[in-house]
Amino acid sequence: MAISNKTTGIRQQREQLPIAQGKDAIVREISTNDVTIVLGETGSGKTTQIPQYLIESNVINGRIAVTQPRRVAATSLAARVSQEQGKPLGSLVGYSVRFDEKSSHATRIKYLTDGMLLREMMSDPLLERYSAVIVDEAHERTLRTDLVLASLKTILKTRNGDIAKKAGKQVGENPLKVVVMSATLDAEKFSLFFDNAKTLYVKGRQHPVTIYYTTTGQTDYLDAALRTFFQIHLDQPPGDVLIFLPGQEDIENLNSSIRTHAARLPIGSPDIVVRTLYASLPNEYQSKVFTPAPQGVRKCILATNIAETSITIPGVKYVIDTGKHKEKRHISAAKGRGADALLTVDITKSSAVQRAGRAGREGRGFCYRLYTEESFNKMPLSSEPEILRTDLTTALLQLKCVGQDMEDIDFMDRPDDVAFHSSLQTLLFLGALDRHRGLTELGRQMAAFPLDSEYSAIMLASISFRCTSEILAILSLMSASSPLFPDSSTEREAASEVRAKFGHASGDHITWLNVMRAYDEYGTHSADRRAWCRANFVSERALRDASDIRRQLQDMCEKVGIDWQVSAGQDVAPILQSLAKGLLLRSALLRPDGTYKQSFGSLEIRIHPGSALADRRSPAIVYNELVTTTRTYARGVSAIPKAYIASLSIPIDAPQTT
DNA sequence: GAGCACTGC
Repeated sequence: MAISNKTTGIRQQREQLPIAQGKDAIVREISTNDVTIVLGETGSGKTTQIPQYLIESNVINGRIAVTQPRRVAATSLAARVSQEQGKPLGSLVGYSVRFDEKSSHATRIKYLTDGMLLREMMSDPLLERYSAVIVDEAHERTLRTDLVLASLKTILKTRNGDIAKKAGKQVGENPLKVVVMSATLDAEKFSLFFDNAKTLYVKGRQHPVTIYYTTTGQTDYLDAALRTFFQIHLDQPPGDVLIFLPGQEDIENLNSSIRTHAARLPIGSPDIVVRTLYASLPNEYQSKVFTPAPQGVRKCILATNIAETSITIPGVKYVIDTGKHKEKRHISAAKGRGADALLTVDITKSSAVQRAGRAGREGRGFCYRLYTEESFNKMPLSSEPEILRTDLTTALLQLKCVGQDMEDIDFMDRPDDVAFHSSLQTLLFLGALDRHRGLTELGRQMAAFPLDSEYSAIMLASISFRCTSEILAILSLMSASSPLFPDSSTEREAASEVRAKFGHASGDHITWLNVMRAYDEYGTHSADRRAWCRANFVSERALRDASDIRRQLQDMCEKVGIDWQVSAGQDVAPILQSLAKGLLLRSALLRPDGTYKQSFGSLEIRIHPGSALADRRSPAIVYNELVTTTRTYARGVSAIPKAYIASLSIPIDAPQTT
């Protein structure tokens, strides 16, 4: 067959990428080293090209895994690379993300989320099905990226290093190549972690972006953003404007003030169309940001961090950066024992660079930073790695299952002993570990489910309480990425009135179950379901998400021989007993003044006013989470008999020093 | 009596 124009076009495009000039050097370095660090700016083509180079030059004869922090990245990269190879997606090039996989035995390059690679390690602890693992976007330092990096270091020792030699295996029998890819900030840390691994630099292709700073500090970033936007709009050439804001509330406020001001512009001024973008916005509204504005109209996009990495909007020439974002912070007590707060805080340098870069994707761009150059210089380089900020319980259990012990593992940044200890205590309490920190059979079963450890414990408890069907519905909603009852401040009273029919005296968990049951019975027609959700003030996204999760959990149950159809009927006691099994560390007891005190902690908490239990006094409760706003509130609350708490012996030791 | 940044299995 003659080479089509399309194929030659693609080849030309590949050859014109900045990385193409370095191809031979990259291939040579990777073939001679176990670990290679590639530092490449955005637009270099490293993620799409390097895997192809390794296959085309026969440096790698087996399979290559390329990890990504986000699902959309994994699927869209796979689509592009398989197109470049001129093969259908899922043959030579494939992907694997939760709920979706396109790969086959023929797949040589597989793009997958780092969470998916960790899952694969459960059945293949040395990742022997891969000859190379490429960890992309390593600079983001997500929890899962850090777990992958730490695991790879251990795996390398076994497959390539001393341990392989000692075992009498010929080194090189099935050696592993590791490539770590990162943006240019935080360079040598990866190299140091992998014993001074060779570092390659790849030029990017980004248009220049002019940065402007304010001369004085801004106290009101919304007002500053408003004024800056109209300055651009009235004085600067056409081009869309992207404004980074911390959250939905700011976005809505700025949206209305821009519209108000736009209406007062002199006749003859160009028109403005405002679009908003944040994760909890329904998809049909999110996709509106991609519609180009008509000729002569300027589009203004008000977005959260979602536009920093996850969603790329074409046509943006101007970026306004407020320098703020929201961050979940754990306050009071060890991780997982205290409360979380969502705070608006300053961004980091790498975040500021990333935001500015959004203006230079198609041509010369401009970034207006609503802070001084001095404050930029004072920003930390990048945010603290997630592994130092987050609860480690599930991560510890997963690593245990692949034969890696916390004590032996080398992390890029090692969490402190307090964090380890509280997670170990939780695992001990849930019965996943024994007193010698050994993995129990229960722990192994828990890790098999794609759920937080506490939720896995609930799931397994439901077998003996004979209510797995109900528990799967509840856990799926608890694991869904959006809340079932979104808080719409404008329709709060109407919403709570309509939702009351789902309410159950025992609390929120059974209330959610009632909603899921009603949704299940409603039918499968998507337009009907959407209307039903809207009429009942429940989140369709939460229910759709939960349905996907439940289906996955049902499949896993079938695989391991658990009958997920077992139902407790109308009896709620077994459901609450199962919940208590996993949530007892998140329980609290009523005090005479109507507030509650943690059973395993000292915080004074209140039931969140949006809860089904808000107006009741229950002697004992369990909750999903503690959030601190004006006060510390328990959300996702159910009343349990006080005896459940009293009767449990807690096998928790005092903290030990190691 | 109330305020949900962003990911992932």
